[in-house]
Amino acid sequence: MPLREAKKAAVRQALVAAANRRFHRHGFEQTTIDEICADAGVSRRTFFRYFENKEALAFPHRTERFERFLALLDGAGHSPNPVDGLRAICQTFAHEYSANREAILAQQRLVDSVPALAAREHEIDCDWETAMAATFRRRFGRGAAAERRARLMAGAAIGVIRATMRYWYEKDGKPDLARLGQEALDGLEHGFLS
Amino acid sequence: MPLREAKKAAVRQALVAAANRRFHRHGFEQTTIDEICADAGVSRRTFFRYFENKEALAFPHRTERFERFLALLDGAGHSPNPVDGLRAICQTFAHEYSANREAILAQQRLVDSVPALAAREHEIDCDWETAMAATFRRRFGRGAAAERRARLMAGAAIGVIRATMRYWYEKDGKPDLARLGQEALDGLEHGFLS
DNA sequence: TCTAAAATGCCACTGAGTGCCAGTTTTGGC
DNA sequence: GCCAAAACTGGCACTCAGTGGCATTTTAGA
Repeated sequence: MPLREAKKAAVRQALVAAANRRFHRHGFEQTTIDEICADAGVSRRTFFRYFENKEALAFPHRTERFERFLALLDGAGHSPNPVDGLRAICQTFAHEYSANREAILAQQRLVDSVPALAAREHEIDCDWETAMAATFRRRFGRGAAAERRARLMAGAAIGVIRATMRYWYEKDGKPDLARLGQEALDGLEHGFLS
Repeated sequence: MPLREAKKAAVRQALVAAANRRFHRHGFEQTTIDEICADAGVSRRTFFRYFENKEALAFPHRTERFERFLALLDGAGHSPNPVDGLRAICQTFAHEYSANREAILAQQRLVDSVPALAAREHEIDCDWETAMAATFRRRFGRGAAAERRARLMAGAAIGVIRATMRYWYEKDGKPDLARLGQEALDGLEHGFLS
């Protein structure tokens, strides 16, 4: 890795680490960007060249996870039933989340306690929903009806995923996330009343 | 109406009106709270006694609509199939939205152009989802499985409703919103693939 | 009419986020 | 190794959202 790139990665990492320490110790709003900068040995002005805003610090894996999701979506394109693809992706992420349970729960407690962070999380959900809709559309073919069906399904999918995650968080990550995910997708596939 | 109450309503109305003018003319971020206050003839400090923040100005009907939704949810509690209740509620709101098409579209264009407003809209969706989940839970009975089913269904419901609204907005409010809503609920009831 | 409560205005303050520019560090060609 | 261009950084001054405190005005009700 070229020197310049390595330094940038180090600064980024230092900022995230400093932020996490302070966020978890004193809370998000109580932590000031100036303090984080001081800890990381960087100027305020520089901070805003690494992160759009304070909230972005709480989702350091945002783009990385999303790109992985895109790749999985792309790769899962063989079955005619798009839910099959989702089931596989669901397994993958369920394992990752279960493996990093403590870290994920801590992050989520933070997010849930700060409306501004919940808002950012929703932005992420929107990205995922849009990506799913695009994939489904490719399966469903042309036409306004197919387009609408793809979007409805993506909306419902992100809805049940969110609900499932919330449930899992609430139960302190004890339930089997992979199983919860499969049940959620059952509802998506066959409806919640039939 | 007592004088004090009437004055408060007038101030509130003046603030919303001034804000709407400026928001639509110059945009949300370009409009300063000071300007809105000046237009409405009120001090900055007073503004914050009427609205939590600048964003709240963009959703003046938030609590009123939500309370109406709660009442409808409560009233639609006879059929064993909770989707039937949703269908009725959907009709009601579809008619209201179609009747105020222009105003609603203008408001939505504003919301869509400002991330901070999209975030507030999501807060509203969360309120609605929670309310639906509570209603469904009453239908589905006790037990962790019923609880989970209620939440999944509420998540999916808000997901398809959001997707439907986005579609309708995108088509400039031309499609028959009531029909779109029924189709969305069909998917919710019977699944998107069976 | 008089008083307690409610509503308002004003001031000073913190903290997020931005524009600008000058100084430093890294890179790539020689 | 040297040098110029490009990238990165720091510091400063600024705008604006949002808050706390307190003095002043307005309303409600006896």
